[in-house]
Amino acid sequence: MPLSPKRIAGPVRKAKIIQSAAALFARKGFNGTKTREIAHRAGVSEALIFKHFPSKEDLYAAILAEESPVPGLLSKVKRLAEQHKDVEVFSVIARTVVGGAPDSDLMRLILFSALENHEMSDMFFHNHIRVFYDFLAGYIQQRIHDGAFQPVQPLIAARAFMGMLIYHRLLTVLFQAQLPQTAEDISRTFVSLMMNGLKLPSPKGPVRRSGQTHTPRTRTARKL
Amino acid sequence: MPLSPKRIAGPVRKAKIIQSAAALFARKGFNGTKTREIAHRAGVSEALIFKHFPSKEDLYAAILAEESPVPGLLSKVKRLAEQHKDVEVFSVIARTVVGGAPDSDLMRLILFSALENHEMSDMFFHNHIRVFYDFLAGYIQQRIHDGAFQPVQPLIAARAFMGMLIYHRLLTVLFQAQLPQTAEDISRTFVSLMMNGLKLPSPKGPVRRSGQTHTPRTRTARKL
DNA sequence: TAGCATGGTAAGTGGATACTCACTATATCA
DNA sequence: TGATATAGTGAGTATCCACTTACCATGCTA
Repeated sequence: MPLSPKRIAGPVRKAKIIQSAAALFARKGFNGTKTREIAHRAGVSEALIFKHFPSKEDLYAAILAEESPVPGLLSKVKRLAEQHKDVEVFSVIARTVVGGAPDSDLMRLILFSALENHEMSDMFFHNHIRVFYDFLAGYIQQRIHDGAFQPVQPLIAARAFMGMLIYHRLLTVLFQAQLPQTAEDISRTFVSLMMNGLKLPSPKGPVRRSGQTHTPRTRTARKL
Repeated sequence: MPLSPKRIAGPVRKAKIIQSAAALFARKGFNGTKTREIAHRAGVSEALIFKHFPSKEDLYAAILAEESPVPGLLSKVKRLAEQHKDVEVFSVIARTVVGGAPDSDLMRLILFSALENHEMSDMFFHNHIRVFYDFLAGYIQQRIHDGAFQPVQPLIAARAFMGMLIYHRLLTVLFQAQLPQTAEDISRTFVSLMMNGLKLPSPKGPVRRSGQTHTPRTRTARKL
C-alpha cells in the first residue's frame, strides 16, 4: 500500500458510504445486501461503516431520508396550474415520470422499503407521494368546478393518471418491458387519454349507472 | 407428546408447507424469510422441508409456479370481447383488479421476486402479464379499426388502463392508502375515464402536436 | 406380524454475517 | 514538537441459518 492516498474528511466518507449502500440496497434489498459488500464498494473497511452508523438499519434509514424528486416537480407543476394550463400540467408530470424520474434506484429503494415495511417508507409516502396527490386532486377539483372537466372523484382521477405513469415506469424498471415508442410519444398518449377522459361526457357516454348524475352541457350524436 | 396426531400424506404436507412459505415470502421476501419460521408456521420440523424440497430456492420456485388469477379473468374477458361489449370488457377487468385480484400476498410475492430478480419473475411476466396485454392491446386495435376508438397506440393504451388499476392496488397493498369510495365506484370511475379517453377526439381536442394524424369521422362542438 | 416404504424429528455442522476491539496513521495547532 | 482529535483498519466473536445426518414412528400389505 502506497504512502497515503486515503484519509478523507468525515462527512465526505460518510456520503460515499451512503451512496454505495444506496446502490446496493436498491439492487438487493436490505436483507440481500451485506455490510461487507458496502464496505468494498465504498473502498473502506467494514469497521469504518460502523464508525459512521451505529447499525445497518441506521444506514438504511439515512438513505431513505435523502431527498426525492417530488418537491422539484411539484413546484414546476404548481406554476403551470396557476395559469390553468391543463395540458401542460399533465404533460410535465408525464414527461418527468415516463422520462425517468424517480430513477430506477430510487424506485427500487421505495418498493423494497415498502415491501419490507420499513417505517421510513410510510414517511416517504406521507411526505412525498401523498402531498403530490393532494395537490393534483385539488387541481382537478378546481377545474371541475370551473366547468373544464367532467365531475369525477378528483382523488380517483389523480390516482388514475399517476397510475398510468408510475406503472409504466414500474414495468420498465422491474421487467425491462420497454415499449417501442419514444418517451415523448408515450407521454403524449397518456396525457391525451387523460385529457379526453376528463372532458365532459358525451350523451351515449360510458357507465353512468349510479352515483353523481350530471347533465352534459352540450350534446351531440356520434357514429357508433 | 400424545399418541399420533401427526403423520399426514406426503402431498398434503407439501401443500401445507408451500402455503405457509408463500405467506411468509410474501411478507418478508426471500432473504427475509428463514426456513425455521416456515417450519414453525407449517407445524413441522425444519428437516421435513428439506425432505420435500432440495433447497429453499426450490421451495420458492414451486410457489411462484403456482397458478395465477390471470387465465380465469382472461377467458371471461375474451367472451365479452367477442361481442364487442367495450364497457363490459373494461369493467370486468377493473372490478377484478380493484376488487382484490391478485390478492395482496400474490402481489407482494410478484413484486419481491421481481425486485430480487428471481428468474421465476420473468416467467411470470411473460406467461401471465404479457399475454394479458397482448390480448387487451389486440382488442383495442381492433376497435380502433372498427372506428369505435380513436387511433392511439394500443399497447400504450392497454398499459395506461392496467396502470390505473394495478397502481391503485399497489397503493392499497403497500401503503394501506385506501380511498373513501367503494370498489365499485372506483372501478366505474376508472372505466369511465378510459372509455372517454378512447372516444374519438373532439375538434379542439388535446395534444395533437405530431405523430399519427387522423381525421375524426364525426365531429361536434363542445363547450370549453 | 415381519418387512418395508413412508412420515417425521433432534441434534448437529460449517460457513456466513453484523458488529466490536485494540490498535495504527495522519492531520491540526498551541 | 508533542498533545489531541480524527480517520482508518485487521482480526476477531457470537450468533444465525441453510442444510445434513442418524435415527424413530407409523401405516400397509404379503
